[in-house]
Amino acid sequence: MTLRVTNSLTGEREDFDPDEEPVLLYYCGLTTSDPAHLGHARGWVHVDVMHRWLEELGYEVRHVENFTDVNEKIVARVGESGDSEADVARSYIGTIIDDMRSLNLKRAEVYPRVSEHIPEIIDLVERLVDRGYAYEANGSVYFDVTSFEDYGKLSNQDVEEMEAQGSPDEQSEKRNPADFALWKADGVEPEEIEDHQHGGAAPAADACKTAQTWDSPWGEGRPGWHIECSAMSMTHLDETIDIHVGGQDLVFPHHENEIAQSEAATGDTFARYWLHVRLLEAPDDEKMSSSLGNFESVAEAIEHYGPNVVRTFLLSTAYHSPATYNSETVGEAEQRWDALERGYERAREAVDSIDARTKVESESLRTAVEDTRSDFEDAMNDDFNTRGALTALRELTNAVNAHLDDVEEYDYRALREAIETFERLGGEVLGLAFGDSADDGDVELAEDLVELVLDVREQERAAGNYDRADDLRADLEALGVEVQDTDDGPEFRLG
RNA sequence: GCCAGGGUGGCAGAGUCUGGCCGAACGCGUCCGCCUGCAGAGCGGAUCAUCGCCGGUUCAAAUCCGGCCCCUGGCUCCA
Repeated sequence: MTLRVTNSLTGEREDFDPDEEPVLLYYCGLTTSDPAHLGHARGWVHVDVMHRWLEELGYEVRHVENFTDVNEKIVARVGESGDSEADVARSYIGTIIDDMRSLNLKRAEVYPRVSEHIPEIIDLVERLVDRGYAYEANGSVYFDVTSFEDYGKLSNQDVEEMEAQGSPDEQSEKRNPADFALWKADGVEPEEIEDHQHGGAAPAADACKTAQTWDSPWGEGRPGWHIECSAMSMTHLDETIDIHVGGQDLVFPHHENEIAQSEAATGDTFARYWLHVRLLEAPDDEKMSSSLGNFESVAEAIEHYGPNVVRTFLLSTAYHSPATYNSETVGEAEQRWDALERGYERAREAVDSIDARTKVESESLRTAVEDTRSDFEDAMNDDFNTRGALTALRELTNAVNAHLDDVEEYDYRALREAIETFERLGGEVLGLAFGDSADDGDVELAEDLVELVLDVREQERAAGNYDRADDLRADLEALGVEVQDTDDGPEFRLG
């Protein structure tokens, strides 16, 4: 079975058939004007898993993800987290990269920045002017939408009916209301950023003085929003790439404009498959965060739930399907991850406890391992159905638990296969960190201390002092240590 | 208004492209039993779905066709 993906360009599920290797993948990254929130993480994690699955299928992947570090919204933050547009952008890029690391994202090959690609952008704009697709007006350059026949093919928009893009000043300079800016004359005006400013920001007029401008054939100015992705995609990948991914909110105008300017410039297809990640939704009746609308920042979410629960939550719905963020949906993800991890740990402990030469064979466990692998593969090949992939792993934990509970003697080989399946599919492909908790010194010390408390508790239990024992258990739980009494004595997990 | 995507059990959410294995998956919840000092975890079992509405095609429809209703997102900076 081959990989099939839903291509927004056609609206159809198509066989994925890259031109040649490596597979060229571009993800429209963030504007670095705010900390990343869970909605951004949804995009990241899904692209990450797409990347990982392509590699699992044997493809080599070249993955590029940009940072938009030149933007009015960044200028609006001057004074809050830096003294200039460039400062603010740099500081957010730093926190965003930290967030990506803590989410266990695989690194892209390149994280290009707009500010470092001005020459390429200017070249591209010149090319469009030369070819008659763009025109200059008062030091700005606009793309002439009517000159590109396919304009609107991604978003199914009708140029005639479209609302005008851009500021009133821009409107008067444009030939058609739907034309969009490739290059904008001069710097940033105070009124362009006032709406975006928070407390702590510098006065708009001062902030605007820090906005970067560059010399161009049309005079001092700044690149328009859309041109950057075309320029960076072509620079770091190729004029035609395989997969372009972004949030669904970018379909129009951003991606539509990218296609127009790129294909007008090269005369060739810009991206063969367009995949759009549906936006995470939050119910308005449930405030999850004070700072960022209804979403927690990535850092807060990781602090609360840990990276594995966050990933499990985001992968619990396919990238394409609606997903809601609230306490129930996250709670379900939490349980799902806990169950997977417990199943994995039980399998490991069982394997360690038995002789590798054991001849016991469990037909049901072996079948379950095989089913998990093929169900997982089918799900991922079906337009990256990560929900289905998670379900397949869950069925494996069910089979492991049943085997361990029902049988006197364990099937060593099947358990090893189960462990390998968790690690490869859950770990390598879904990016969940199985059995990762005990690899630093602090954790070891914590574990030793918990053992000590549990020894005391066992003594209290032996003496019949159950109230004391329960208090200790409750105290540990308050610290995030989950205690379970078993036939072999107490066991615990650090939360 | 226009564009896109949805409406499946108490919740959440696969399945719809490629009609029959769907008498509808996994999970959560609820109930019973095992285990247990208790709890949790786990195991065994049970409970819970006229698949938005109406009509059509078919031997057969959650799945295909037509009409209607409702929801979400986008159309302005946004992953």
